[in-house]
Amino acid sequence: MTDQELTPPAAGSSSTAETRDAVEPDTIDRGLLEGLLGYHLRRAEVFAFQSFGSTGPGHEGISPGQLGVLLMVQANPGINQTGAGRALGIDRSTLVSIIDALEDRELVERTPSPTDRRSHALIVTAKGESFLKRIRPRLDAHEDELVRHMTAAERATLIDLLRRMVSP
Amino acid sequence: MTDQELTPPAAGSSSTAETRDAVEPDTIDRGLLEGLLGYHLRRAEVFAFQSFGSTGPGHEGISPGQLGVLLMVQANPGINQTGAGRALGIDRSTLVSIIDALEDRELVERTPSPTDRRSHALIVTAKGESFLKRIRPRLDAHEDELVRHMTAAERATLIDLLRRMVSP
DNA sequence: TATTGTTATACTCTATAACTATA
DNA sequence: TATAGTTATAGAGTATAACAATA
Repeated sequence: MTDQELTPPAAGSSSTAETRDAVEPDTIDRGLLEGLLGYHLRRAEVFAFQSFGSTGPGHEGISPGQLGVLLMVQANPGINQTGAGRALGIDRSTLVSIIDALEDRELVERTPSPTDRRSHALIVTAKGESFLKRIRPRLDAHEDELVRHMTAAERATLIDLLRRMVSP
Repeated sequence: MTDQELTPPAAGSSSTAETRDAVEPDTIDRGLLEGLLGYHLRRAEVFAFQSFGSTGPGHEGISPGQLGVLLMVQANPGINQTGAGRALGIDRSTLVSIIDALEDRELVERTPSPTDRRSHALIVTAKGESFLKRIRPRLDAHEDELVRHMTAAERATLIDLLRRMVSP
């Protein structure tokens, strides 16, 4: 299976290629990279990140990580920081500055937990809710841009495969 | 299309949920996130990055970005920095420190271009070639880990969809 | 004028280790 | 003892703007 997976496609490997004076864009050989899932994943992520900043919600001064936390808190009002981090797959230390930024903009609030004085119950403020409503068109446009070359079925397949990659 | 794409799946939206004292892992609702391609893409990328460091070539002290450049130069001996950056989709300024690191380890060498004194002709050294041979099993293991829940056909589909996302 | 490589700077993202307060 | 939040630190990724040397 391994061998099959890592065999580069059509392009033709040039492991025996000689040094050229110049390599024109059209004659670029991606070699092993072309067959590496990790490589394509990274490129897609970079593309999505840039789309988020131009077409997407980044226009409103929010980062992907901040939006993720905001949506997570919206769906789970009263969740604490450790819980949100676990659900998002990120360390609780990473969340601190994200929530700091969201709280500075008054989109999220740290309220005292009624049951555990160590933790904060996170909630989306009214301002946060209207912010989410306002950026929704940009979020939609961003998602549309990512799938501009795919059918709805292909988009669903892609999400399914990505989810399986992460699942235990 | 937009509406369809962003409709969250089964789980059931809790936009009307009331604040809870605690939110247990099992009762987490990912809300809108569950249907966002950008979200799943980011999680998959984080997973792949961590797999690269544990199972994968990261064990040999190389980063994903460095390996990408190394493989690109291997496939295109004599390519210059701007060309490599363009092929990899990253800015030429970003490449400088990556190539610095590879050159420090003597895996890649900046040789003078015979045709343009502004540019460097990049080549993989003998040490670089043997390094690539040596890490190959780890690279294979890493790729295998990413697709551990997929068939070979699904893996090919995933790569195809990711490539289409990035393509113009 | 335009391009190559470089530097400085800045902004994402992520984590680990150690600390305080509380359970 | 263990957990929640925080801080300090570090390292991965990315880009833009400006400069010197060269085309």
